[in-house]
Amino acid sequence: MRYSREHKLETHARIVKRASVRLREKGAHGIGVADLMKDAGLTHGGFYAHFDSREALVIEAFVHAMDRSTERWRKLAEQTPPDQRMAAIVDSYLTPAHRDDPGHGCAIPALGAEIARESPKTRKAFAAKLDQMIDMLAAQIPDVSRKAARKQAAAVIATMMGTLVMARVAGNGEFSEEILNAGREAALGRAASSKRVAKNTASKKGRRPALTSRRLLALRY
Amino acid sequence: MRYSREHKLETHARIVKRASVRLREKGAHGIGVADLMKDAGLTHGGFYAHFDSREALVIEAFVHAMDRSTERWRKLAEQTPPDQRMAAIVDSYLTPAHRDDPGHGCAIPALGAEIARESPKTRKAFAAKLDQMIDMLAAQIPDVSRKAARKQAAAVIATMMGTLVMARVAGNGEFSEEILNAGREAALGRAASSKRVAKNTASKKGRRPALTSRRLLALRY
DNA sequence: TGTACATCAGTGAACGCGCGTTCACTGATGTAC
DNA sequence: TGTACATCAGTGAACGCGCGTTCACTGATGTAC
Repeated sequence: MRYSREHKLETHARIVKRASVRLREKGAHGIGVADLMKDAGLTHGGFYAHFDSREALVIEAFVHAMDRSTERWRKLAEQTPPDQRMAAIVDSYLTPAHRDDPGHGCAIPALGAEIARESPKTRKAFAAKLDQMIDMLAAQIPDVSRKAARKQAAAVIATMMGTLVMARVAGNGEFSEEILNAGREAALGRAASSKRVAKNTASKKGRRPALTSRRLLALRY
Repeated sequence: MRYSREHKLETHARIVKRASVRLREKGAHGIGVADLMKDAGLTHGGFYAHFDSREALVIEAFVHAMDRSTERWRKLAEQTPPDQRMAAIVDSYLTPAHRDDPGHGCAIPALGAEIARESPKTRKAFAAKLDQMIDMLAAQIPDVSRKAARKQAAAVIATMMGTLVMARVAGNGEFSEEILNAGREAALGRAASSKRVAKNTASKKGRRPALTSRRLLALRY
C-alpha cells in the first residue's frame, strides 16, 4: 500500500486524536488497542507501525488533550477583558455539557487519578502538561506576582476538576447541579478581582450569560 | 472446614477491608480477584462464597472507605472547637502523608473518576456516600442554612480532592508541594469564618501545628 | 518517459497471558438423634 | 454424653474470553535506472 510521508503523519495524528477522545470517555485502561484502531478506521495489526506500545499512545493522546485544553483557554482569554478572563474560563468549564461529555472535555478529571498510578514516564508527561496549563492560567491573572498567580491558578484548576469529578459521580440530576453550582461559586469567588465582590455582581448583573454562551462550549476543550 | 457464623462474617469483613486499601492504591480495575483474596489470606476460589461478583466487592470496599473517612472527620470535628473544625479537616487532608498513601486515604480522589464510569448501580452507591459525606461536613459549619452549608462543604471537598489528584500527578517534589499549598490555602480561605481573616491568623498564630499533628494523620481516613 | 524493483503502511491470523468465574472436592465443625 | 451424618467456607484446577503484542503477508506507490 506504500503511502506518502504525509499520509502516515495524518494517520498517526488521526489515531491520537480519536484515542484522546475515547480514552477520556472510557478511562486510560477502559478501551483496547483493537477498538482504538477501529475507531480511527484501521485494523489493530498496524498499530505498532505508529507506536512502540499502547502506553506510548496513551501519553500522546493525553498530551494532545491537554494541549487542546490549554490552547482553548488561551483563545477564550484573548477575546475576554482581562478582569473577566478567569471567570470566563470557570464558566465555560463548570457546565452540564462538560460534565456529560468527558470525551471532549478536560483530561485532568477524566484521567488524572489513573495517570498518577502509571509509570513515572507517563506520570511525568502528564505533570509537565499540568504545569504548562497552570502557567497559562496564571498568565491571565493581573496584578500579582508569578508565584501568587500560579498558586491561584492551581487552586482554581483543582476546584474545577474536583467539582467535575464529583458532579460526574453524582450523575445528572439535582445533586449533580448542586455540586456544579457550589464549585462554580467557589472558583469564581477566588477567580474574581481581589476585592472579592465579583462573585455577587457576576451572578446578578448579567455579565455571565455572554460568557457561558453555547458557542464557547461548542469549541470544547 | 465448616466455620461458625461469626467466622464467615469476620472473613467477609477482612476481605472488604483489605480490598478497600488495595483498590484505592491500584484503582478500581488495577488488581484482580486472586490477588485481593491472597491479600486477605485466602485463595481465589472462595471468593464467590462471599460476593456475587467482583463488582459487588468493589461497591462494598468503596462504601467501607467512605464510611471510614466520614467517621474520621466526625471524630476530628468532635474534638475541635466549632469555628476551627473545617480548618482542622482541611489541614489533615491536604498533607504529603495523605498524598503518598492513597490506600489509606480518601476514596474520592483515588476512585471517583473511575467510579463515575461504572454501572449505574456502582455509581449510585458512590453518590449516596458522597452525599452523606457532604452532609456530615456541612453540619460542621455554624451559622448558615443547611443549603448554604452543603454548598460550602461540597466546594471544600471538591477543592481538597482535586488538589490531591493534582498533587499525586505532580509526584512528590516542589511542584507537588506548590499544588498542596495552593489547595490548602484556597480551601482554608473558604473554610474559615465568614470574615475571612482566619486564613492569615491560622498560619501565623500557631493554631495549625496542633491540628496537623502526626497523631491525626495516624488515624487515617 | 517508461519499466522493474524496493518499500512499508496496513491486514488478519495467531501468540501467550491474565482475568473473572465455575466447579468438583475437602474436611473441620455444627447438629440431629 | 456419644455417635453418625450434613453442612459449607475454603481449595485449586479449569473454563472461556479479551487483551497487548508479534508476524508473515499484501499491494499501491516511491524510486532507481
